[in-house]
Amino acid sequence: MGKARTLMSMYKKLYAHFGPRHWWPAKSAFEVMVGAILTQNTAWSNVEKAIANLRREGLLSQKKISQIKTRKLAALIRPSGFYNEKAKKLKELVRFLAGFCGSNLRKLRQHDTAYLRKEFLRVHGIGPETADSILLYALGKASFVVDAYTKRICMRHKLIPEHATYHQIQEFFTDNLLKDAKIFNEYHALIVETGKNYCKKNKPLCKICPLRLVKCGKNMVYLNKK
DNA sequence: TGCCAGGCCGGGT
DNA sequence: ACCCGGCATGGC
Repeated sequence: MGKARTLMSMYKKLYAHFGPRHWWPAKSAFEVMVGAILTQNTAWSNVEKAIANLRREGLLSQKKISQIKTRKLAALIRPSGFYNEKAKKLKELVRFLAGFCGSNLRKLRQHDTAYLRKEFLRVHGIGPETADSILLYALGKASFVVDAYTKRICMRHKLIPEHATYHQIQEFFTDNLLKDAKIFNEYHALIVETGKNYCKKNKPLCKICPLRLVKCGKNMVYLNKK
């Protein structure tokens, strides 16, 4: 089967199983950006606690984040882990937004996707996945998000080479799917749902995965095994 | 009780 | 261009 058909087949099976995910779980574009940074190598349940703290204190805005002391910010986002690093990253994010678009996200949205991505990548704390998450889920741009689940699921199903880079995996999807933000949005959300339930690190749960995405036989690949 | 979670950075080859 | 240690909490 061609790669495009494989990817659409996967998508349809996942969608049929899980239904629409309604991503990203946030109440504003800025909250998406905050969540994208806080969830770096961190369980979302921990991010929720951190965001709840910020909301409770009325600090979930660009202006408030820019005004608050890094020290205090770190204390509030403590549950999300790496809190000292992430506090700096949130500060860098709002500093970038202020300088780049006067903190106006509607204006930010008007720029070309590739240009925006390059600019976001210059910000300390924003790497490929975070940049794509922001582009897709905060700004509605058709930028496919590749995360650990995406890589693991694709590798276990032998859809990509073992040492595929972020860029290669992203290309695999974008070259074989309609370049549509709605599809990219739903697809990544479905992959995360699949990963959380059936494709965890060092756990060969694939065989009990009810989705039967593609053949997943005896040659199980374990990722990131130390 | 150790392993894992929706990465990224900086310094080293 | 890779490779690796560091960053840290909370759930199972």
